[in-house]
This record gives sequence, structure tokens and C-alpha cells, in this order.
Amino acid sequence: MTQERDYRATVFLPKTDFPMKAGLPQKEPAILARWQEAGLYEKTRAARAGREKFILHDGPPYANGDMHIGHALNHILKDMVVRTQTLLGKDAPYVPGWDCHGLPIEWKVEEQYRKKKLDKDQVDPVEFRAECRAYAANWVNVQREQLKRLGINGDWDKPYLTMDPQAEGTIVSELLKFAESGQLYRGAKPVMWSPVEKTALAEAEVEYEDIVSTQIDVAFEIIESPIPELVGAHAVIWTTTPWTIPVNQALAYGPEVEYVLVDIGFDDRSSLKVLLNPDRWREFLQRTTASRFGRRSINEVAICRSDELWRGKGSDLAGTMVRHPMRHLGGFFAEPRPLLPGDFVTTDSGTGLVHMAPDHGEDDFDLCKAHGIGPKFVVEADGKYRADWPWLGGQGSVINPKFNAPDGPICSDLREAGGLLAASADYKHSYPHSWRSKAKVIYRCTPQWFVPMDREMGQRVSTSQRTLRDTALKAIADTRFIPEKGRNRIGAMVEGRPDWVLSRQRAWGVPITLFVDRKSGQYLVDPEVNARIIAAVKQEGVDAWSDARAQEYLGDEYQADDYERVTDILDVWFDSGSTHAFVLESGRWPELQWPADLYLEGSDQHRGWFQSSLLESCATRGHAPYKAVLTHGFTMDAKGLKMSKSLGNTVSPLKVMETNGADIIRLWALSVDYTEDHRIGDEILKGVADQYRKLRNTFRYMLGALADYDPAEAVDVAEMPELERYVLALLERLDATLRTAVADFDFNTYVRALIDFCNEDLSAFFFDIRKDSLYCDAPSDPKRRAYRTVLDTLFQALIRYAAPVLVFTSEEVWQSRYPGADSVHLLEWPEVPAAQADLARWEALRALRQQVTEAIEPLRREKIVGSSLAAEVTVPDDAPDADLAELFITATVTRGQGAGVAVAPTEMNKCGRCWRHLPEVQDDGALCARCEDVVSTLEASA
RNA sequence: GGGCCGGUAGCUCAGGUGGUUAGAGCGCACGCCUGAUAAGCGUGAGGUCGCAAGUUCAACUCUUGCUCGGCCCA
Repeated sequence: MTQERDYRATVFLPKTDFPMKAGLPQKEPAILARWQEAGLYEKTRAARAGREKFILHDGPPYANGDMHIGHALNHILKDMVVRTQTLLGKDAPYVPGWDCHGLPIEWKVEEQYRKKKLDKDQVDPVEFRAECRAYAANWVNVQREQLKRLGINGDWDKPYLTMDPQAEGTIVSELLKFAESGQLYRGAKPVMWSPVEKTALAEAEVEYEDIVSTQIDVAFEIIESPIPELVGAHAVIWTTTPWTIPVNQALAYGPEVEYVLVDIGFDDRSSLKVLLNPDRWREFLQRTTASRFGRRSINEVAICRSDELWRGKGSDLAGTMVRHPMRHLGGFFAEPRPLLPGDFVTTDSGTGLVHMAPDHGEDDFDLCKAHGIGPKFVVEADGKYRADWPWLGGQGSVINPKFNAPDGPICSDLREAGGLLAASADYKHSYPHSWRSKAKVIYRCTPQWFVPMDREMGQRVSTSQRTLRDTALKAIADTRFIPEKGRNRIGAMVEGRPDWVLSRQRAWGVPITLFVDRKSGQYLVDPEVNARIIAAVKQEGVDAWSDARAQEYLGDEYQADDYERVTDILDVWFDSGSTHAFVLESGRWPELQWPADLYLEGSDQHRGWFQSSLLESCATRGHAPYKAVLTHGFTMDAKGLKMSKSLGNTVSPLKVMETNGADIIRLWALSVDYTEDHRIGDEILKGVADQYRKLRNTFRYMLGALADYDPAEAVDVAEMPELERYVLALLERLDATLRTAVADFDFNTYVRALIDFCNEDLSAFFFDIRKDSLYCDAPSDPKRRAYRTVLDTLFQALIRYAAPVLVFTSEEVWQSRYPGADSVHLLEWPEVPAAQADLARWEALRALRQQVTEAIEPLRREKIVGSSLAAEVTVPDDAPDADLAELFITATVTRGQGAGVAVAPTEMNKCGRCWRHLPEVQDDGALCARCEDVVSTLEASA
């Protein structure tokens, strides 16, 4: 037996301080601080100055509350876009912004007043707005820090805020463009109105919840009809909003719906003739029987007969008139009500006849308007009937369940008048609520300012289309959508949407800066007046729009007394819809340009920002403010359910950053298919962390293997072994895949391709095979030099590919290799050397390699061989020609007969240094020829 | 209730215009190595492709219905 010597010291193992354990939560803030100190964003701008631009315009999140997972996903995707475009060499500035006006902030500030028992209406509006401003500013700062922590690279020192006076002035000037081109009108329309907040609400401010309402059946006596049998009978309507009965002005029937007149006889010899849809008869009977036909008597009545007197189609009812059960009150209530044909009438519920209050329903409003019946404006802002109304004047609120209850004032009066056939507080349905106050909302007709969708746009806007709707649809056709289905979604919405309601009766927002002529009702259009208004708002902000200043703006030509100064404010969607003007076009951020290359938001913004921006821009400029629109889905919990505080299944990105690090959330966000809804949860994050660790170790290995690498030892590609050239070809293929993924914004493909390459092609294949050369060949050996040359090429490429994803870790890796160097994020997309390789041949080799590892496995299990290096392998005769033992990491490979792969343990001795089993090794632990050489050279130079 | 979108292994994702035993990575189990070591390598087990009908010689891929989930709207 020879003495076994420990050759460990003579082996060239990877050397690196780069830790295996990441410790991201601790490390990331320090890296962030260094970027900030070094002015990374500014350096990036300088490095890309003059290059082709790529403008991502940031959709402003609302300045209220902590960053949630949706913000995180959205900003990570934006950052990935900006960083990959920057990597490609483009100048891709990123100016973040915030949406600062609007009801939610106003509500929060009011809440503080309520806590102090102060009435908000007593507070000076200027002071109130100042508090809103301060509230928004605070959340801007909070979110800014949170987004920075995520590693989002942007101009955080100069974000845009919609409450910046310059922005407010720009928004006003955009509004006045609508005015000047005649694209505003004041109309009355039922709008969603919250009696609690006393304001009209946008659709986005409304949510639906299940509630139980009082359902009533009301009889309207027929006083006139082309069908004689009907006169004296009662048309029956059903409603779940009893409070609208005092504003009833008509009934509607479906022209194609069937109706019957039924004579109901009771056992007390009384009778009732009712008109309704026969399919609704059974339920009608159930309701009315339960309510004893609204009779006040305690005595039960029973039906002893029901006879059909007439049957016909709705269209037969044209010309029929009814009267209101409360006709005895005179005036409005004494007027006859017509029966009108409504296509919206269905027989799904109710009686097939629908009561119409044009003040309180869209269908009602439209149908009545078509027949010359206008709204009465009976219900006031706070939900009470106006004081002078003959029935229930001054009473309310109309959303109060008690007010609508079967024993409430409405039902009691109707019952007294004999018009109530049934009433029960048991109808469960979904009903709109204010998302802020959670209180019920109503439809209420109020004067509001609108942007018409279908009016001739006039010559001031350059568009080939006639109307705003057509212009917007054309713009949608001209825009790139990622994914493509977004086009269909926003297109359908724009096609079907009603006129844009711009006005809000609130305090915290940009004013609708119009003067309306008291005589003509027309708003003033005078560019000089408008210029004065715009200048003042840009200077002083929204407070500049006040009565005290009216004459100043009107100048010498107009008298303030002749004009009504509009005090409504703008829908906040108009604010955000104007950001393209303020941010891209104003020149305040000279690095930006209009239109944007990309808008990138969640799919809810098809109705939100994508659309408000589209309409604003189309109305003022004739086309979209963006060339492309990217939408992402929503993040669900681990089970695929939506997150909600009440379910307690929310995942906070702040917490994930604290425990796992920002790079982990980033890797998560970029791994999922963002075009659909996707999930996050502990198991998923654990998986992401595993992927991260794998990537991190790949870099760690390269750092170690390249520890003392000198570019001078590089080998020309042409001189390299075939394996090296093959790996370079794989790199080239990866590069192409990644470039395509960037162009398609296909980030999960990007990340997966990168990870698969590291795992499969490098770690499990290339690195494994070349371990022997790296550890044991002489440093001057051409094979080892070629390997390290390729390792360096791989490192240079992979660190750049990884940088937009793992922004912190890539910097850590880069600084580990090049201490004190400029940031990794200033680098450009790598130049990958061209390498020739027969990919098909290598695919065959790798397939064979797989067969060999499979074949070795049984011998391992039986402990016949341990390391594959101790196996002698026989492969089919037609195996490609190559150093197969090296590729398969086995003792020998010989060609045999047949197609099978055979394995046997080697008889050869194991080299004490490289552990390979070779014929020249005298005894186990002695050296092979190669190692003998290397060791003696080492010892000679020592 | 309506419109649109989606449901492929434990997880994240691939699966042109329908056509052999549905794939990858990770995880998991088992094993190897102990010179990337709280690492590396290998093998393996996991899927009635949401459910049910239908079209077809043939459907994860087409049609319809249902179901679950999501966004938007009412």
C-alpha cells in the first residue's frame, strides 16, 4: 500500500467571499443607499443621453394608504420595462407620479373633523383643501419610500403630483380646450348620487352589496284607454324603491310583452280588476295575498274567483292613461300618467309594468325624455324631498329603510289611499353603495357637466373622425395592446359608454372654471379670459378659482354679476386623464416626450386611466397619448381568491420585503404570467426563493471560478474545445430568446429561460463536466483557459440579463467581482460572441448522456459504484464521436454492439488528486500523469 | 343579473392551424458525492389537461351547457 497523500491543497478550488446566504432584507437597504448617493438615476440619464427614447408614462397611484401587492406588481413590471429598454441602450426615463385629488382623501380629512365634532361645512374651503393637500403629500412620501425600497429606479426627487399648481393649471387648460371646442354641455341626467356624501359619484366610487329592501305593488287606476275594458281597472307596478313613487310620472310596458286584465272577486263580495303580465300572476298573488291586498282591516279576505276579462300585447296599451294613487293631493299628483313603450321592460320580476320616475333611473329618464317628460328635481342632495313637495315634503332620507318600510310613511299613505296592494320588507338583491361611506346611493337627476360622446367635434380638433366616440375607437385600432385581448375590452367599453360626467359637487379637486351667462345659459368662451384663469391656477393652484377673483378673470369686457361662476369640481379621472399633457408635453420633464411609448396598468384601468387618458387626448388632440398599452391581471391569494382585509388573506409586499427581500418579490412578479390573474402565498414565495438561491449559487460559482481570472489568458473562440463553442452557441440562443421576450414584454419567459439555462446547461452540464479541468488542470492548460474564457463571457452576459430582475443581487455580484466599480445597471446589453456548433449533434450527445446516467443508477443503488467516475460505460456503436468519458464524467466509454448502454465498475485505480480512474495510476491514491505534472510544477515553483 | 377573461402535475409555466405513451424547471422521495458543502450531481413518483355532453376516424386543443375564480358593469 502506498501512503495516501492529501492533495487538496494542490487543487484549484473556486475562491470567493460572496456568501451563499443572501440576507437580502439587511443587504438591500445598504445597496439602495449607495445608488442614491451615487445618483444612479441621474447617471443612467447621462449614460443614455441622445439615444433613442423609450417613454413609459407612469399611471398615478392614489396617494392614500400603504403600498399593496398590486402596486408592487405594477411597479416591478414598469421597472422591468424601463430597465430592459435601458439595457438595450435606449434612453428610458421614468418619472413616477401620484393622483392626489378626490373623494377618498377628502373623506379621510372629513373623518378627522367628525372625530373632533366639527362640521366640515363650517370649515373654510381653502383651509380644508390645505389639509387635503397635506394628507396627500404625506402618503406620497410614504409610498415613495416603499417603492424605492422595491428597487424601482426612477426620478424620485421630481415626481409629478396632480395637486401641483402647475398640474392643476394644466388640467384647467385642458378642460378649457373642451370648452373652446364646444365639447362640454350642462345637462340634467340621473347620476349615481350619495345622499351621505352629498355628491355625484363616479362608477368607480360605487360598489354593489346585497341588501334586503321593501318591495311593494302599487295600483294605478286606468282613466283612459283605447281598450274600453281597461278603464276603471288598475295597472299594477312593482318596485323595490318605494321612495320613487312620490316622483312617479309614467308607467312603462313592453311592446311585445303579453298583458291580461284579471277580475279578482273576494269573499266579502268586493272585487279588484288588475292589469299585469300573466307570467307574473302567481308571484303577484303570493305577495298580495300575504299583504291582504293592502287592506287595513283585520278581517282576512279570501279570493273566491279570478276571471280573465282581456288579453293583449303591450303595444295595444298605447294611449292608455292612469292616475297616481295620491291624486287627491292635487297639482303634480292630479296629473294623468301615460303608459309608454319601453324595450327594457322584462318579465323576469315585478308585474311586467314598470313605474317611471325620470329623476331616478336611466331608463326612466331616457324614456320620459323621449315623450317630453322631464325630471322634477324633488329629492335634494341630502336625500330629503324638497320642502315644497305636496307629498312628504321635507321628509326623508329616501335611503333610510324605515322610511321605505311597509309601515313607513310612504306605504302608510299609499295604503290609506287604497293604492298599495302589497308591501313586505323581504326582497334580497344587490344594490349600489358608496365604496367610501358604504351607504346606499341613489340615482338622482342633477345638473351636471358632460362631455358628449356622439356630438360633432368641430374643426379645432384634428381628427378624421366625426365624434369623440369614433375618434377614440380609431385610436384604439391604432394602438398596440399587450396582451391583444385588451383592445377588445376597452373597445367594447368605449363603444357602449355614456357621455362623460365631469362634474362633482365637492371641494378637493380641480375646479370647472367656467362662467355661465345667467341670461342665455351658455358658458363663456373667450381665450383671453381663459388665459387669465389658467395663469392664475398655475401660479396659485385651485384656490385661485373664487368669487372674489371672478371680475379679475372676466376683465373689462364682462360683468361678474352677469355670470354664474361654476363651483363644481372635476371628476378625478379627468385629472389623471390629463397627466399626459402635464407630464409628457409640458416640458417640465424635458427628457420625456409625447405621446408615450407605453402605458402599463392593471386590467381595471381599461375603464379607468387608459380610457380617461384616451378620451381626454382624443378630444383635445385627435388621438391617443400612448402607442401601446400593457395590462396585467390581479394578484390573488394562494387559493386563487381575491385578497381582502375582511378575509384576512392579504399578502403585504412590505412584509415580504422585510422577511425575504425585494429581489424575491421582483422575481415572483416577473415569474408569473401577468397577463392573467395570478397567485401569491407562502408556498409560492418559497418556490421563488428556491429559484433565487439556485441563481445566486450559479453566480457564486462563477465568481469563485473566475477569482484570479486575467483577461490576458483568454482563448480565441476558434481555438476552444468543441464543448466551449457549444456552450457559446447556447448562450447565443439564450440571448435571442431574451431579446424576443423583451420585445414582447414577455417577462415570465425571460426569467424562465434564464433560470433554465443556468440550471440545465450550466450547473448540471457545463460546470459539472468542466469541474475536473477547473480544479485539476494546470492554470496554463489551454482547456482550462478556454473554459475560464467562456465562464467570463457567460458571467458578463448573465449578470446583465439578471440585472433588471434581481436588481440588488446583481449589484452585489458585480461589486464582488469588481469592487468599487460603477453600478451594474449602467451596463448595456452584452455582445455575445458568434460560435459555430452543431446543435443537432450535441442534442444527440446529451440524449446519450441522459441514457448513461440512467444506466449508472442501478449500480449506485447496489453500491457497486458511487461516483460516476468509477463506472465504465459501453455505448452504441453509432454514438457521435467525442470525448464521451469526459462528457459523461465516467472512467471510460467504449463503443459496443447494439443500441443499448451497459455499465460496469472500473478496475482502474483512482488518482489521489483528480479522483479519476485511469490506467496509469499505480495504486489508489497515487497520481495520474496529468496530476503528476501539475503537482510537480507547483512544487517546483513553491 | 349582463359583458369580457381564465381554470394543464404540490408550485411556476410550455403545449402553431385537433393526430404517437401531455412536457420543462422547481419542490418532494430516494440515492451519489463530500474539493461550489445550509452547496453540487443523478434517478424516481406525481396529471381522468375544472365538470358534462356534442362534432370528428381522432380533442388538452373545436361547439354547447355547467361549475369555480377574476376584472368590468348593473
